[in-house]
Amino acid sequence: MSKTKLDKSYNWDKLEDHWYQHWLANGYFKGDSTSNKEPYSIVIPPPNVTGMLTMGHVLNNTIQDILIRKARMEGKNVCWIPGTDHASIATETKVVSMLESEGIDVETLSREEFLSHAWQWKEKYGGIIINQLKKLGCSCDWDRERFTMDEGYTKAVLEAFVQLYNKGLIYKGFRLVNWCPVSKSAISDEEVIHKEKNGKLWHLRYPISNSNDYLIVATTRPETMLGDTAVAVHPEDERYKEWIGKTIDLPLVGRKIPIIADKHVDPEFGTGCVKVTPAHDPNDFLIGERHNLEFINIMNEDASMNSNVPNNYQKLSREQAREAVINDMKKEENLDKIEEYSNKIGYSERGNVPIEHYLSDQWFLKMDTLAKPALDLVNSNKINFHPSHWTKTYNHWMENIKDWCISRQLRWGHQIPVWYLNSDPKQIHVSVKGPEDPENWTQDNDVLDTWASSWLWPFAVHDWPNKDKDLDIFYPTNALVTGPDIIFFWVARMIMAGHEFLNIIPFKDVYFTSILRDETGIKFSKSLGNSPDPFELFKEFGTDATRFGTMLIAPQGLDVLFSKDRLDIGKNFMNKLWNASRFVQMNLDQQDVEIIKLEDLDLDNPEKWILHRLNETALKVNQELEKFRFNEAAKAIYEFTWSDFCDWYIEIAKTRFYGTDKQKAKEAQVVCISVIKGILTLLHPYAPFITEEIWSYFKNETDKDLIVSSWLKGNKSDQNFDSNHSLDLLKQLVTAIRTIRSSMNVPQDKKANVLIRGVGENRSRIESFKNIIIALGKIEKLTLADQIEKPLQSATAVVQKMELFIPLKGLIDLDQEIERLSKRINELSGHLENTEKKLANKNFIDRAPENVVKHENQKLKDMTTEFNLVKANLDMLQ
RNA sequence: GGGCGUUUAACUCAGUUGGUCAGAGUGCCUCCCUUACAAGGAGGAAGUCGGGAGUUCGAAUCUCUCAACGCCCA
Repeated sequence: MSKTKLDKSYNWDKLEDHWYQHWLANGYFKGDSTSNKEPYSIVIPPPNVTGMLTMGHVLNNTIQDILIRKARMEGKNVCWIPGTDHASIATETKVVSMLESEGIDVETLSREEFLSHAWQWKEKYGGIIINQLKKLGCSCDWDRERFTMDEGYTKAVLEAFVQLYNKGLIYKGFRLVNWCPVSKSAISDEEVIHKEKNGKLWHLRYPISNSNDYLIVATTRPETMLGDTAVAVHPEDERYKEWIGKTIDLPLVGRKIPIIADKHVDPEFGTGCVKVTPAHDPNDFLIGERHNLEFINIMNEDASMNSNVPNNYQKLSREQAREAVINDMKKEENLDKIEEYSNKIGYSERGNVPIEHYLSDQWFLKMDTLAKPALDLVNSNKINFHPSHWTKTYNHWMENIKDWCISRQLRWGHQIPVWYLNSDPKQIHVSVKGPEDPENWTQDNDVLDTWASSWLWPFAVHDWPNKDKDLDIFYPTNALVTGPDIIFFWVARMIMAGHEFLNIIPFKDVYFTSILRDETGIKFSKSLGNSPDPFELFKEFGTDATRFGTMLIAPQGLDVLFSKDRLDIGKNFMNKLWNASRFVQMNLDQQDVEIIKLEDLDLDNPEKWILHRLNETALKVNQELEKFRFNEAAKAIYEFTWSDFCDWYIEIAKTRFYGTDKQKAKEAQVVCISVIKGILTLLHPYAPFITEEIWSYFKNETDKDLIVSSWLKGNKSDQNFDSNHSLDLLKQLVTAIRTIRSSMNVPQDKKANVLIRGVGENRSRIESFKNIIIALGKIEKLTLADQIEKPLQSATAVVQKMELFIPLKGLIDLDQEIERLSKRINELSGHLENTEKKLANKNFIDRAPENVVKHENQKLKDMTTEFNLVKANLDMLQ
């Protein structure tokens, strides 16, 4: 034993940093690119470089650390590659507002000046989340930390662009895109969040040229009428047939616009007439193309009205323009009516304002050819999703995939590697290095979508496109752990990238974590401020308790309803483990326990049993972790430690420690040490700090640190069910005695006599643990007999067809006893009735498997015996 | 509108190929500060497994249907 005594309670504050530094100093986290051992690798989902640790990160990264630490203990060549991404829009938004608050006009800055501010920002805030992950205990290989805008990574991103361009998969197009007026950039479909909003449906009168008639169009966006270039009706709509081919005098604008027929118009919606604004609505865009309409862009980049609208609306924001248009239409008596209307509006994920559909020049990536093989990889189980039902969501998206708009009108990011010849901009140059005569070229202003860099993450963290040893050993990775909310953004695209660039899957398993919500089911979010600060939790409960508790309460495939109170279970468990260890350690004979080997001992049933249960627990933990069922594995460790080890075995061990048989005392000590080491081993991936600390008190001189000690696999052929039956009997007897004592209010310090009648073949078994029953049941004298008179005034119970009598002269409460026995009688008769009914059914006898019938027969027999015994005792009372 | 998921004790959840008297933690009730732990120990109460129908000898589990809630996509 390397240290003397455990403190009275576990003080995590002091110990967590100590152990983390110790592990770092010993280089335990490092992957080895020269090793021949089986590799096990994970790439971290890179958090935003300027982000802060949230409970979502805690959940996600604890899971990865569990996988990694287990693999390390299994002796694999482990490498968990950490890093951050540059989060183009989020970071640029923050930098812009920082600069504006300093009074700097961002528009006046050159690209280089702006980027220099951005890098300063990154240097200042970029390390925070990495340090926070270290506090959480993540055993990442920090030497391999990557940032998506590092030089090497940037090369990989540009290389990918060039390869795809050369294959004809990337093209530039003047198209309607999702436009965020806050960041003044295009965004992808996935960055648009649809929200149900209560709005209005305005019915506008559009006068028909040279006539007193008018058509009524219904719209949710009246201000866009300034860009209308047609009115459309369904060709078969009898109400409007006569007007097709005529024109409208567009109010407020004065433009003559045609009335056209298009079968995509829904005659049921509104009035059946729709205004057509091809430059601002995706459906109208298509109508515009089909009918060769004019595309009038009426907005500036910030969604204010531009010079294509009448003077009095120019420069108005879209909200102001709406108000003005409504007022003016009303004045002209062209506002027919207003209806309440609820519809879904697309919001920019980052800007948190409604997006615009905006015509602009953008770069797109063709997706259909990339999607096809990625779809097959998942559906042929080369890549497995856990829980598997996410496959359906994945399939649905992949089967309906649209081209990906990858350009962003931002500066923080990877500038698109395309150059335009100054003298003839139609000539372009596409390469990683750029043209050889850069003075004659101008580079594209846009940067790439951040996801167009992070989709390369599993291999671009290495030296790709160079094929180095790291790539060879640590790619593909073994597992990916991430939230289901980025299944499209990231997971699907990584699969496509892995296949496209390396023709190898990026990972074998994808584990989708729970989404964290508060007690009332509301999703944790920064804007609501309902997410607890992980560091306060670490402080209050300890990091281990936070990790373990979180894993315990997170169900698989469902959201977690998280609350601080639910972490008590983790904290209490750590306390229990600590104290159990402390107790065992207090009772060790320092000198010779270490020398005794478990294998050399001829153990009694309780010792055999606890070792059997440890083995069973190890098997269960392995089996559950294999299936990514982290909560079930945690539960198995919890139950074994608390119920089997602390509640039963340690109590039994006390009879050994304080008994007269020195040999048995030593055996119990050896067994306790062995069990505790087993628990620490299984628990280490969940709770690394406390387990390493306790380990340091119990380890031999030859033992390594726990983090690199051997994992416990469990052994299927090494089970001892006989000891299990034996302990079942022991536990049932003790519990029966305790129940009687409790229901009769027998004081703690009052020892009782117990008689067991009808012991029969159980005699030797009971004899073997008689002293344990006496201790645990607080018994004065235990008598075993086959035939004996029931003592007067005694309480009774039936255990495995034996009758227990506890004489309680003066203490016995007859009503209490009658109630207790009657309750059991009722239970038994209910079950007996069911069983009899089953066995009376000829079909059951004929068709149910033999063992099931046999079991029911046995059940009937046993329950009948118990029923008769309980009944006889009850009858004597009444 | 399409898809996915959930519904088991007061609460949060397990329940694996249909077959033990349906489990755990928290909370609740009773007793106990017993020398590891009151962040603890012992005992107890608490469930027509969302409703209905079907398949089956047998359904919490499989099928259909209805309902409620949540999420994703359009």
